[in-house]
Amino acid sequence: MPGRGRPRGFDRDAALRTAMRLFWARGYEGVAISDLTAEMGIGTRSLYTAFGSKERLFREAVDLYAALDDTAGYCDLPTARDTVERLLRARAAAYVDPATPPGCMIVLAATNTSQDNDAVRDFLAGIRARDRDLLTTRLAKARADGEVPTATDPDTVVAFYLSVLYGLSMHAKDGRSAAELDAVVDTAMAVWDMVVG
Amino acid sequence: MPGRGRPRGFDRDAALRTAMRLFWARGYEGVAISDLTAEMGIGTRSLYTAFGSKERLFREAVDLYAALDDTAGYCDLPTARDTVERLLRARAAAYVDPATPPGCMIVLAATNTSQDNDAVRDFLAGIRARDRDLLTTRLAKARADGEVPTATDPDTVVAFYLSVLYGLSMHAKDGRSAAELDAVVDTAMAVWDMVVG
DNA sequence: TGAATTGTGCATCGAACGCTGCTTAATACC
DNA sequence: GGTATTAAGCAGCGTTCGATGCACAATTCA
Repeated sequence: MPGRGRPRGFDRDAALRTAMRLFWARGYEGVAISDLTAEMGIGTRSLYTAFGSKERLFREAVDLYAALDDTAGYCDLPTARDTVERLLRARAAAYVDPATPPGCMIVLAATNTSQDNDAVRDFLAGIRARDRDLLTTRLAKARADGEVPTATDPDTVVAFYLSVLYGLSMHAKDGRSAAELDAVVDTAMAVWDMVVG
Repeated sequence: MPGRGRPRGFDRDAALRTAMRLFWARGYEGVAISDLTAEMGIGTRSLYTAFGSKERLFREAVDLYAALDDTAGYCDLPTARDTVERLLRARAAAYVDPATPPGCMIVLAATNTSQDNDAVRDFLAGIRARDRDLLTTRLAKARADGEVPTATDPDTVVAFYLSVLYGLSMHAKDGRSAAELDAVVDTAMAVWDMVVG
């Protein structure tokens, strides 16, 4: 249902997916407006009319990315172990999916920014912090449920598994294979009992 | 011993350390020449006379960084376990050292670059690959020595511990404490026997 | 002392950056 | 049909990017 004025001459969702792919591959500052318009096949003016600014487009692209594989969903699984294992396996598979850029956009797209773009860096850091909190809460619940020992420190367990997860992004970026990432996840999950114990 | 012409009016080593600190904190593209000259307290022309170009300055800064904590040194320790543990503990401590920027320069300083700077990205990736090879060779030696089972896959062990190490950089960048990073290393080392077995 | 050599300050280069004013085109509402 | 509203094309904004030409300063060597 188009609005009142002249209808948009391009597919906004497709353009947003293109932006997500570019930002995912090159990071926020690694992608220029000219790169975006070239890949989208639209003019500068259309991009700004549709998305407002580079930063707002990036935030929309990140929101789309985050919605592809929401962390909160994994927290509903019956055990914390399931949550962590499913999360790691799904993400590892996504990181090396040849249909999308390697690694995690939220981890990699704004690790090194100029001071002008600290807000963008903090935006991604905020998402990481939120996901971290979700997992910590899930681990605390597991402890309350008796799934893991009362001596378990949720913060440490989460920090350990997030380290592995973050590291997988770098491995993917460095071109490691799906088999290698799976082996890392296998290893990480094989030691679960010892980590939580 | 100065050369023939006019002597340099600033401390080249100090300027290089300043560049290292800036690139470490902000990444290659996150630091502008104007940032460098401002922090170094020199003019643009002096920077270019002394270092050639931004990329050559960056490479020198990375070489300096790498020399601070050389991976090869850890490989001479008596066991592969020592190698990995010392590496993780030393790096974790360095990543959260308040005297230097958080995280690892080689991991973080060029994760997202524009296409123009792929050479810089590949330069850091090459260092990561070299360190990875050193560790894999060390693990293979440990297997030959009987330190770890013959069934051990050096690639998998190295991939696992490098994942943890890479992840520590992101944790440091996100402001986690030394205690939290230490706890991750404690966990990672506590499961060594299971990982190699 | 004069020549050769090297570093510095100044001014600026061309290119790319993110972004926008203005005009025209295309639609919905009345 | 007339008007309001939104989108697209064109041209260009001011700024910053990395990098440099040139004149001058400061040193060594003959």
